[in-house]
Amino acid sequence: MYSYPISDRIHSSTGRIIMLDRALLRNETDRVRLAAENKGEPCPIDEWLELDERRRRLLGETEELRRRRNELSNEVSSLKKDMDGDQAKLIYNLSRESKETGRRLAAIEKDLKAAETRMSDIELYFPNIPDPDVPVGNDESFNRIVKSAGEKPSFDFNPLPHWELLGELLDSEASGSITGSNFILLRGWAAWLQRILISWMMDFNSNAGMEEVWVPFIANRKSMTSTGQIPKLEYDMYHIEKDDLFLIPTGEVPLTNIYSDSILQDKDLPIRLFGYSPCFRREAGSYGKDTRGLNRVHQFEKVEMVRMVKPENSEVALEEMTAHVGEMLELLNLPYRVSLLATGDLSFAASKCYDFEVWSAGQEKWLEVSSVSNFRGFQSRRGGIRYRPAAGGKLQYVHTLNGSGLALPRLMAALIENGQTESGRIVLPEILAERTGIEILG
RNA sequence: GGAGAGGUGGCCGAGUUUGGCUUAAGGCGUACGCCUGCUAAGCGUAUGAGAUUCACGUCUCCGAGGGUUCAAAUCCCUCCCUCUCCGCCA
Repeated sequence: MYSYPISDRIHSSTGRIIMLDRALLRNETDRVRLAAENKGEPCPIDEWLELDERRRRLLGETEELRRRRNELSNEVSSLKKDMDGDQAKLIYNLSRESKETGRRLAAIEKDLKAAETRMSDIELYFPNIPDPDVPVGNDESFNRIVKSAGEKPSFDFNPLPHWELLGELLDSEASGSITGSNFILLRGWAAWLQRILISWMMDFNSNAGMEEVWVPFIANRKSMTSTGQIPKLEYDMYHIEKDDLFLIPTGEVPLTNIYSDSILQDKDLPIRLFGYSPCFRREAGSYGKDTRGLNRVHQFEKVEMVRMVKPENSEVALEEMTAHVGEMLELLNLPYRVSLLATGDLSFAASKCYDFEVWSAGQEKWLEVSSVSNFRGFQSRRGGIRYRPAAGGKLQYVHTLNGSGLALPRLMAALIENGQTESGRIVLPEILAERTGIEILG
């Protein structure tokens, strides 16, 4: 038996936060169980089923008592209207029964509430269900490479890793004394290159018709729960205890939560957003692995894209976003490959995800620079993001997607390593050279 | 940080003084229909969400939580958020 902490500080103005459809939990228990198993997540379905039954029983009882109490109150009300003296006793008796009903009600409601709270807490721990075409496997070795593009550069000298090429422009002594290890401080042309890249990516996304958004870089507990960082990744985030706020680990959090607890109109969809943000990750437990240079750091810069679409359109949207990211990498002239993540590598909230890795010639390594995911109704359920279908009928949860376009430090690493000359200077890709009028750095 | 004003359905907005036909008025929007030889306008009808139930139905929801009461959008307490002004400050 696992223990699932009580999340008493989470509220939703549209009701309790729920995750998978309750009907799904009830009726397709095996599917839910299998999904969790394939993702390597615990699955508290048995306890949930018990609570569900208990809740429904208690709910029936409270409703009957409430109905009776309403009835009694209405009788009192109508008697009082033309009171003639004889009725005082009658009113007294009705009041007594009503009061007694209230007492019984309170007792049952207490149990009901306990069951509901526990249920909602547990529901936060069910991972999203992978799409049927996601490879089943418990780690990244089961990922399937679905695309490779571009040529790895060849050199007639021994190419260096980016940290050697950057030299003192990557001033870890300074960032270390300002903050601590694995934070970046860039100087000179390295800082310049980062700024140019952000600005180019922003323009590229803007020209693709997305709406540009500038977001807060700190988010509250409820937002973090909606997008799925809490509860699983709570301790991978930087937390501001005094205000119970978190530094965002990805721009996905603010961008997706823009529409929390909203009802969108059919004509508003699809919503296509992008925005810049720094991303903060504690990376607890990852020391010693890939930590040199820009490969793994606690704060990195990213331009993030978020889409909200009708459920029937999310699969196409995922492919479109994937193509868009590929286009960016091609324009930057970076060799890349795309992997369809296996169940065990798929994040808690995602139902399907493509990872983009670029080739970094100095380290001779593939570096992940983007991750494009479909969350289907997982985040919109948690966050309460619905829309009214034009055809009428019940409100529907939108499907949410997001993708990096793109994440910076590793992109920088690859550009620097792939563009290096024997003398240690850096040739910029054409698209950036045209934009800035600068062809070579260093 | 201080003072004030607020938070009601997809949106706007009445209701809070005086608790009870509030089953939340009215408007906008939306859908359908009528009328108009196009459009606009006009007229009519419908239209909150959620839970539960085979169904009829029942119950819940007026920022969140608690309290008073036979009965709470309405009274009391705590908290959250938004706006305006002041203070501080990049």
